[in-house]
Amino acid sequence: MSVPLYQAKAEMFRTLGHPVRIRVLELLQDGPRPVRDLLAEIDVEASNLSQQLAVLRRAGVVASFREGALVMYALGTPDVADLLAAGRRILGAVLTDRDGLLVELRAQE
Amino acid sequence: MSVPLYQAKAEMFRTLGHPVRIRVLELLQDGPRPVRDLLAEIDVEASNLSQQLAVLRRAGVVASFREGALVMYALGTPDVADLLAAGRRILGAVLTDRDGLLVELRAQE
DNA sequence: TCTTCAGTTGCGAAAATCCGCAACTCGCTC
DNA sequence: GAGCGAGTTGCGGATTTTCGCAACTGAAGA
Repeated sequence: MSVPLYQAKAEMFRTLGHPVRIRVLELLQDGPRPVRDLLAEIDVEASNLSQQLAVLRRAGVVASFREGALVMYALGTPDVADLLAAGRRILGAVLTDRDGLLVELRAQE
Repeated sequence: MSVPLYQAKAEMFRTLGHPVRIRVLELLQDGPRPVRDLLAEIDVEASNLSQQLAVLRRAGVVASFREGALVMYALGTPDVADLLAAGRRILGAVLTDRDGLLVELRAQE
């Protein structure tokens, strides 16, 4: 058995386990966006964002392509949105109320 | 904003981002189990398993309780199963066929 | 009580992540 | 073709994870 299945799953989840990467995915839910935009909304160094995008790209979670002078990013598959939604649901179930995050969560759903 | 929401989400995903922890959760999908059983099926040192269980416990993903001489573990919420299922789906979408994992995946669904 | 079995915790070393700085590549425009 | 704006890559250093060993706690039996 090459690369056990449960290890592949673990890598998939670990790929999402970073604040910047989560934000990127949430932004991409609304459709493709140029790095430019992501950078404007996320407040992180350009090189840092680029590295996080590379992680997502290597995992196949997002895809990138050029459009004129800009580089665009998009979700690799719409299923990603489902995963994020499932994550939100668990968070709701898990933090009964650790310091008010619940409110924010509800507002976003 | 205390602990931004996207950071909480990232931590949630990172919690699942470990082969042993994934296996534990998959085993717990079928109902509560004693550490004893998990240890028998996972092939990892007892202390290591205990540490991974602690990670899941701290995140609220699983809960533990004693039953006689044994310590039992169970999913903190059934929603966890949904998350795992969503992960499986993405994996299917993402690895078009990186070395045959797809077959295993299909068999398990 | 003294053991023993079931798990957990502490600790330290090895490995992996994270992140800023600097250098580089690639289109585009002048 | 020189310069520029948009991103990426390389490189360390700091931080975080991971994991085995050894010591410890707690319940149940002898």
